[in-house]
Amino acid sequence: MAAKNYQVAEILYMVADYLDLEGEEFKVRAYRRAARSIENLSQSIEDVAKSGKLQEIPGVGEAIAKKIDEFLRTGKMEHLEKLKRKSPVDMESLNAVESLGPKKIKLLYQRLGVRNVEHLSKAAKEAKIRGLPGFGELSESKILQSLGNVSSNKRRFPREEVVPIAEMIRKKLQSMNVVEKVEVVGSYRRKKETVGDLDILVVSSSPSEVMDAFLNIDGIDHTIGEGEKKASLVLDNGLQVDLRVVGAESYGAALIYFTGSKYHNIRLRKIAIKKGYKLNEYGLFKGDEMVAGSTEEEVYRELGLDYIDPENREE
DNA sequence: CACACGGCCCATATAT
DNA sequence: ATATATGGGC
DNA sequence: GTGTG
Repeated sequence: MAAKNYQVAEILYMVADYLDLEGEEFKVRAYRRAARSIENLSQSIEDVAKSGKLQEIPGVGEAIAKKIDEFLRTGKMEHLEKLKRKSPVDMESLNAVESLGPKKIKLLYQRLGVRNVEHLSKAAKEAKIRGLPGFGELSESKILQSLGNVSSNKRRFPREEVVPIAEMIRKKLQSMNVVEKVEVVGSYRRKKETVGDLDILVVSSSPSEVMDAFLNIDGIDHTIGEGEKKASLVLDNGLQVDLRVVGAESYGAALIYFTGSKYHNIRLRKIAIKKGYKLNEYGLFKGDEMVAGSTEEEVYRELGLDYIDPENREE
């Protein structure tokens, strides 16, 4: 696999992050879309560039093609350098802090001059963050807590590495008598070589008990959030695990939704709209009436499609 | 050229 | 108590 | 910034 593809994607993601900081909206999506395409590219980006076919990659047009060329030739992208100069904020590490996104990073920079995690930590310890619009005491302590988690290096995990973990969680939840079904969804179910996190879908009439059990599995480093139907935590090895509880009538729709991919979902939704339906994680609806939802097969059939295996739902 | 650009949901915290 | 903003997910 | 109409 071409190592450069990953680098190019990374750098495009970075450009997107900086544009995000500037309040751009559509350029951000454009850059991320191009980055994604390149990640999923089966050929080496260098070969594509050599044959002058960069613009045939979905989401890559004249401007991005030029920038990719520049990066492949010189190892740099002036556009990114310029963005960095203009707004010297360490997006990469700040973005990795839980609960911080472009909007809040921007605010922290403008009001407190926060450029990196060191500044952030200092500001938090000096209690300068509470009181800023959108921040309170709780936000401040959450930031400090997140900074303390060295394990918050975001990386993707090889599938083999997470299989035993996924199985452990699946078994544990499945053994509960209030649990009807458990499935590990997301890119894990699509059998991708690496996964960014684990997504677990559970059918149960007693969500709170499931939440309880989930928040007490072995090897938890810290929890990110918990609600009635949804919880997220991070394991000791840094792997994030999300749990979602749904009712049996929505199981199929939720499976589809949480298995993804994102682009597959968009495609399905468009088909649904064209047929006068609305598709979401709860079911397929005609007006207020649910016409399908408890099984995946049912939803695909109602949309006029053959069943598609999870591995083939990339787009 | 002008225009749209996935669409819907949950969780959390703050603001009213 | 409810609305709004933001982050996050697919 | 890119892709469509």
